[in-house]
Amino acid sequence: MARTQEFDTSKALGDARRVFWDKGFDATSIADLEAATGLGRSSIYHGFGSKRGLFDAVIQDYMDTILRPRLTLLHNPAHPAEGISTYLTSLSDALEKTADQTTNRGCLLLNTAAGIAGNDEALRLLIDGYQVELRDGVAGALRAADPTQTDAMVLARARIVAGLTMGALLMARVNLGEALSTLEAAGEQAQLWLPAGSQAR
Amino acid sequence: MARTQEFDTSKALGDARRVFWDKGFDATSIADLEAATGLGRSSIYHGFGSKRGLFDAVIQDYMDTILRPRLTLLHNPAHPAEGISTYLTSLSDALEKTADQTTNRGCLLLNTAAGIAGNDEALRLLIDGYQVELRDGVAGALRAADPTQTDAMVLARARIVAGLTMGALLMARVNLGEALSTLEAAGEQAQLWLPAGSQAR
DNA sequence: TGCTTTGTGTAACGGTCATTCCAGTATATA
DNA sequence: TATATACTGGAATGACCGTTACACAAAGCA
Repeated sequence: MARTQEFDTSKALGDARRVFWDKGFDATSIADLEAATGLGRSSIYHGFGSKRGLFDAVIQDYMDTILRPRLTLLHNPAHPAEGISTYLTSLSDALEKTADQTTNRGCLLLNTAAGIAGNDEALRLLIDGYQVELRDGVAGALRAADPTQTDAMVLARARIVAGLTMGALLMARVNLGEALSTLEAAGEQAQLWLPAGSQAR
Repeated sequence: MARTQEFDTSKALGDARRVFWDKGFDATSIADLEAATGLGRSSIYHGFGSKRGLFDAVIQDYMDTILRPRLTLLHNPAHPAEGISTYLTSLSDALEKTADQTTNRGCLLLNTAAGIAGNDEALRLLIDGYQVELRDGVAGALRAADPTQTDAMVLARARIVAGLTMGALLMARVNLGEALSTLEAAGEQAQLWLPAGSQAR
């Protein structure tokens, strides 16, 4: 039918992600995106419609390839008590892996929440939805590890883990060590909620 | 010696704060600031040097008039056990006060943290310093309420309260109710750390 | 009252931004 | 092979950005 696309879409999304993650949406220019992806403006606009279209595609890709896979760690059928600690250490590892670069990135989605999300209903709902997924994932892990907890207790504890996760990811942009320590404190607190004898690790 | 300034500096800082808080630094234009403050460009540049100079002044003013005063709530000599819950409810009240409006959600400083690129070392240090103040303030309150805790225990618990505070403030921009519930969960968890009989409230 | 100094208003500047246009290129199908 | 179709390169566009230049206005001091 026609000419074939020369660039690899998922590679381009990964390259663009890096720039948006470092600089944020506003501070990223089309020229930055051209340089990072190797694409020309034409290809960017043909493929994604606009800067915002590319950003939305990047966010979607980020959720699919990074956030969601990590959420599944919370659900560990064989060893229910280990879900939360596995999740938290996975997060710590990911944060440390970006530590060698000059910028600490935290979480692309949460950085976005602090920026444009307030004035952008669609983005707000997206981020809120993810927060619910995270919190409920933690709640499921808590429930599986100790079915005797009341619903209210599970919810309050899930909020603590999810809230600390977000606090740590935000702080990672400013002080990586403190962020890692916060995740560690979250893990230790979660251990205390496990019934004796089922402690992870 | 010369002509007197016609505008009230602290009013101007408050007006500018509202815009920066709502839209973030990048997305705020000089025209926005003119409209919000009622000042002309000349006065802005004469008084603050640049857009960034005004922003820095706004941040300084924000810390002096909002953040620091609230931090003092953590230190309650008469009733040490009440410091943390007083602080958290003060925060909740402040968040709820913005419930009707869509703007000014969360914390100006933490929103800034998510937005800064790696090159702004000064801003990074400022935000990190505040985080330390918050965490150590909580640690002081915990220690005062129960001097029998080990240092490691105090630090870990302080990280939990401070981390949850940041997580809630970030989330406030996206889901206010969830943010308030997170603060509540933080308060309840802190209650459990108090020695029996000294429970606040 | 004149003079100096500082604050304000207006207009313009160069630069950068996201976006568009158009000509040219490659390819799958007919 | 011919052709319709989709992709790409490069230049141009108009809008908006932060900042500056300059003329004028007000107020303290002589």
